[in-house]
Amino acid sequence: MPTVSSEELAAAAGVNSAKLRKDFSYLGSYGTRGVGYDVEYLVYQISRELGLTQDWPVVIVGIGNLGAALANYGGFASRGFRVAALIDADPAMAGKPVAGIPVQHADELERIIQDNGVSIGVIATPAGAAQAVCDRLVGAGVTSILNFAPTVLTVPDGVDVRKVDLSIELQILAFHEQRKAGEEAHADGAGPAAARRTGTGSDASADQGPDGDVPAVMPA
Amino acid sequence: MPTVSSEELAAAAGVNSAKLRKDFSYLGSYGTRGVGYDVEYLVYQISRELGLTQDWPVVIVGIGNLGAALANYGGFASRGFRVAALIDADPAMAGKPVAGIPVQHADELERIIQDNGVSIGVIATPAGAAQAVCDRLVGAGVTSILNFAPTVLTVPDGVDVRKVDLSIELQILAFHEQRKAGEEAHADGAGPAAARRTGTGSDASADQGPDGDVPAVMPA
DNA sequence: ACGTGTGAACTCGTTCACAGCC
DNA sequence: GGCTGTGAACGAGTTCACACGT
Repeated sequence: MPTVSSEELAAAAGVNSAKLRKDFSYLGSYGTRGVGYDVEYLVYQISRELGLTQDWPVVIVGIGNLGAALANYGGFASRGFRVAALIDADPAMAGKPVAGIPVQHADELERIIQDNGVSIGVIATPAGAAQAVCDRLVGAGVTSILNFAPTVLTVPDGVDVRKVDLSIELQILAFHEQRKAGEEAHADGAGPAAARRTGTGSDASADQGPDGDVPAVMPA
Repeated sequence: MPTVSSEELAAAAGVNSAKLRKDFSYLGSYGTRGVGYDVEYLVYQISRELGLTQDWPVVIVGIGNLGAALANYGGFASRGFRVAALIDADPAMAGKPVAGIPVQHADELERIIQDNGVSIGVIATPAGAAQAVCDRLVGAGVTSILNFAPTVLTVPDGVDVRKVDLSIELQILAFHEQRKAGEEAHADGAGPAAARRTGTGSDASADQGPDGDVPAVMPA
């Protein structure tokens, strides 16, 4: 299929076709009226706009379970990310290969960042070490930080931080789960295990993902 | 400090005080006019509404690096989650303790779910195994699934799925990073390492987190 | 006097609907 | 005829502003 219409894409993505067209229009006029969008060209343009065609060297600091999991994660390469280095404070880790990349000691942090022109750092250390690591990353020139440690980081202006809290997604599921259970039996003491499988609770939103559908506070 | 005003809370959270009051009002009228909100009472009411006061037994399937990282993650207990069991398909893992909990073989999955009244399952398996695990979890009575595998899962109505893609957060950082770099030098060939530290790029949004600020497509 | 709770005004993103081009 | 691109209509969610309770 060399070409695709906004209607088809919208159906596949589960959104309105007008919204899709309007969004695409911000990138420029890449469609052809009466025909649709050229798939290859469209993919390229979106990839470019999103930064997928660039090579982003990334360092991961803190090679515990989570750091190792990230180093092994396959999805990075296809999105333009390259794990430039793994860094850990434990001297015993130094030289040990994880996911085929040798772990380097934290002393080398500044040199590694500068040698590789790294602008994105991932923090997977314990909470206590996160701010210090963050400060060193920023000092060495990193301007974007992905933080897995359960701490809010303080950074100077111009540096982006995104915090990933693995338990927040669970929280959201539990919130919905609670609503499912409390649909009829509003007895407050009933544990979540009590009323499982509440028929066909047709949950309108079928999208899987962190955006949308976040449980702000809802009417009782 | 036994009591707090919406103004103080709003300042701390970085939001508008009216929005905060309106949100709270959906839970009921827990404030006192002329005084503010009783901190302890407010915390309890919000905790209850969010499901933090309940005990949510959770199983983690797939005890690789990521599964182990999740099992070790400290933030669960304080939010009402209890890791009821760790499950892996590898017989060699069976009985091995991870984070103090012995890993059980996948054969036991249905029994474990039912014995513990588990309604939330976490999938940290390779992509290839995810759908099969998901089907078994759902068959055993699980109605909420947190999926770390890079696959979109198909589930029956009434089951919630949330997909966590660890590379998407990096993607978002890279997107912003690209905009920082391209602010003046619009030369397309210039790598991301070229123009680091673009002065004081006053990034208005200071919030760290997956909600808000997601890069939909923006005007060129 | 102070701060909540909430109708009313407003803002911004989505959806409609159609003119314009292939 | 079909489908894009986009101004105009719409609506959800946020902010304003003030009446009311303490």
